[in-house]
Amino acid sequence: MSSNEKKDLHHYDPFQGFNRSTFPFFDDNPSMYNQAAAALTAPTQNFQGFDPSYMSFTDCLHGSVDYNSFSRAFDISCSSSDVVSPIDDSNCKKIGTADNSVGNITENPSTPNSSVSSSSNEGAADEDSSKSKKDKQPKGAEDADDKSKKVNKPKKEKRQREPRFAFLTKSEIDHLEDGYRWRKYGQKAVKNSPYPRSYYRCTSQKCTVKKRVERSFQDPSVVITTYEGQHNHHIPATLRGNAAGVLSPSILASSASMGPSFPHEFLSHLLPSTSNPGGDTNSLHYQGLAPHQQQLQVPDYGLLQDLVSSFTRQAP
DNA sequence: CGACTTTGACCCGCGC
DNA sequence: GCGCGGGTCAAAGTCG
Repeated sequence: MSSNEKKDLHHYDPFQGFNRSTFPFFDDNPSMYNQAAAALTAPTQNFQGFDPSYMSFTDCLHGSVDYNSFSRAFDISCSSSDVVSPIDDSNCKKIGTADNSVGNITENPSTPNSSVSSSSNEGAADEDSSKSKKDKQPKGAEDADDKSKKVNKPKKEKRQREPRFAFLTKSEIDHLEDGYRWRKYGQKAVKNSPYPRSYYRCTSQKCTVKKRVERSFQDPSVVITTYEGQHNHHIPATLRGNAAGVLSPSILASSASMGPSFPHEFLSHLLPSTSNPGGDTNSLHYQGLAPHQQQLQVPDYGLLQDLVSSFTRQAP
């Protein structure tokens, strides 16, 4: 009965089958996704001998962590998120089709310095969007022209994407308040998922940051928010609610110019130590969040470990 | 009236 | 070359 199945999905009890409900999530990375999915259904297992109950997240990841660099690198808020995964879509998809393995989780190597990516990245994003707008304006009437215009693009250089970072958030609300203002510009049905994916763009002028929000079909209580790009402005002062108060000061204080940062920095920034100095590392609680957004749980350490080590390995 | 959402159509890249 | 899926656009609708 398909209707029943659907019903089940919507009435899914996230705590029924497992204890840990949040995991590193790699968009466009099937194997990682499967791993996470597997973890979702493999409740109390300890991965790779880690004992999640006793090992703190910080312990797990500790190393040279510069929190400032994180906040520099991500002018995004991570108020209600627990795990973040850098996603290099351009690499995963374009360079690495061959590369479906977990190993393709790479720190975006091109972003920081290559002129192609940094200048054309934002530029491309900007130009591209404005260009495509123009291209699209004359619909129908100038079909032929339209085509030639499209071919006319400066170069057929592959569209570069900003590095992406996915947050998994246990929340009933799809679009979580994160301090910035977003405008929804699209929604698509996701293949193999009953839940649609929504596309948002930062409403601030000249800010090209986008985010995608979707619900995990494995665990409908988990919202997957994928950020693309970095804000070049501060959080709007006039925000409804107290979203700004949710954010950690170091994040709020972050500046506008930055490049991607290593995931362990990112991860570390989200560790209980910043949000939950008390020490209960099994559940993350974020100040200022509504109760329904607070049900975050510690991600699977094994996966995280894998994650971090694969980054470390692949870092240039 | 401006800001925002909805939604169908379109574009593009990728795999077959 | 074709089909599919993800991503984006933009007109129309909604809301405050």
